[in-house]
Amino acid sequence: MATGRTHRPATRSRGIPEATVARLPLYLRALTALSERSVPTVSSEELATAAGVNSAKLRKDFSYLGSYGTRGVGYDVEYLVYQISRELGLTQDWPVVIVGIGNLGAALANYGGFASRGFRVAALIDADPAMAGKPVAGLPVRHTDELESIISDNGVSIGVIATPAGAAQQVCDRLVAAGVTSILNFAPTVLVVPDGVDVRKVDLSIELQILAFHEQRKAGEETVPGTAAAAAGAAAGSGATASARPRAATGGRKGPDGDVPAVMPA
Amino acid sequence: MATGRTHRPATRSRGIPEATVARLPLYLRALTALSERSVPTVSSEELATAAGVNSAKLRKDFSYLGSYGTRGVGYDVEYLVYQISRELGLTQDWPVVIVGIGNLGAALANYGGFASRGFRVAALIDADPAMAGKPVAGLPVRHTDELESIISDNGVSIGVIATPAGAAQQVCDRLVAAGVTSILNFAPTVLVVPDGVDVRKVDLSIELQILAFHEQRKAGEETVPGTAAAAAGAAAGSGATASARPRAATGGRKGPDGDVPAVMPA
DNA sequence: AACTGTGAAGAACTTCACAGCA
DNA sequence: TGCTGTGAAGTTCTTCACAGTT
Repeated sequence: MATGRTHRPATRSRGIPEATVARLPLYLRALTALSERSVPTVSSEELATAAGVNSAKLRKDFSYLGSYGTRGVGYDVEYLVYQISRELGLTQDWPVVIVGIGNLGAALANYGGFASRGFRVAALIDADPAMAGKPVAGLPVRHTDELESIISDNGVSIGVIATPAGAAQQVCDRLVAAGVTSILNFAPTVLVVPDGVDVRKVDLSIELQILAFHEQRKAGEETVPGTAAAAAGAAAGSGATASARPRAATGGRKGPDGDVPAVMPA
Repeated sequence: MATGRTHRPATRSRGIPEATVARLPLYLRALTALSERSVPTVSSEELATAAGVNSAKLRKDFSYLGSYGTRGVGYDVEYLVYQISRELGLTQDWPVVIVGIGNLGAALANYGGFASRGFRVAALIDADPAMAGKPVAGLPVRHTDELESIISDNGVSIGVIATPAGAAQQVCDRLVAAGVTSILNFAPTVLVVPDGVDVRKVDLSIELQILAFHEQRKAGEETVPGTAAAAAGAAAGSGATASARPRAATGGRKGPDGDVPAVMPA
């Protein structure tokens, strides 16, 4: 029986596309904002704009969850917040440990979004004995020696790695051996994990490099803004640089099955 | 004219797929490690393993850059490092400003990977007058009032936003007006920018929520590890939990055109 | 009349499998 | 012989466009 809950509603269930799953948190955030403003319903168009996607995509995404809207009207904000939260598993509280309490680890520990969104920082762990006991974000830092007991005592299944690259794989191995099955990796390394363990990574330098790639392209195509501009037929309108028709922040993308390490000093 | 360089090699050039661009930094990192160990050549298989992707994908990716390998042998490490660096625009030095010097901003400022990878922190900017002049990572924090002059004086085209969500859009607008055309956003907000400006975002809570989604699925399918396990026919092997055949850290994925806000307290 | 839900078309990405070259 | 480079097939994701519902 496990932790009860979620015995699929019979209709709909299997396989929500990964791309859709990755957008659900965005919708949830936009919906939460609407909810706080006591907005009762939204159309796919409005919500899509707030989330920065297009409405067809949003409707398609929601169609994988079920038929939660009302034709001619839109979606009930509160109801959708609940359904998406449930789908994401946020109706329960996930204890999380953060390993590596340097600048970044401390920043993550202080991140206010945890509690409000279904996560709870169960412990902060660092290998430096000098850190032990020191309070960070209201929690005493615990030493790495205690890692295994902390994981099992708190039933932690999600771990965040914010250590230097060199320590990441070792920390990862210990987390996994202790029972963690989901890891968010901020260290700039490819982690090797057993089947059944999920890893996601966040990597500053990779993101910057992707931006640099596009930045270089821009420079190559426009030369100096004002000089021989608009060479290759790329930009649709006129001036491409500053202020012009605003557009929902699209940003680049990230390949599926993607692999991206993370922030953190070497 | 312009900044010289990159006048496409005639052959190959237009349109490297986004998914490929997103992986180039991974390859580059793996190659750099090999280079430091003075390894002269690698096969697609070896490099792919190091980068955590499969070799067919890697070869296809490289094929968009040109034919830089030698059949029967592999790729010359140094040569590939150069080619990828050039493609990513890392043979030049990009000045970057970081706005919002809280815990996260400081962590980013201290990130060692900057200098080594084609980026240089030109300035740290914060709205708090009390921070002004305080040294962080060896640089004095400058006040937001100076934002515009800092951007133009240093020819900055890439900005990093690490402010609270509430300030992000405003900071973004100022950066863009001052000439920044690429933004890395760590604030949990969808930024609206003019055409021609790229935005990428990094968001802790979104990553955690995606992990929670999969974690929930695991719980639902395996119940308690050891009890009525392997219900729905998902896992191929046997036990899915801890230690078992290691696999290159795949991690989840991220939708193209994706939109993901970022870390930072509310 | 307004807006959702979705089949179908299209685009992007991945994987296969093998021809071709060193 | 060994490994790259790449057409072609397969898969996933996105967008279109409209039937269906309130």
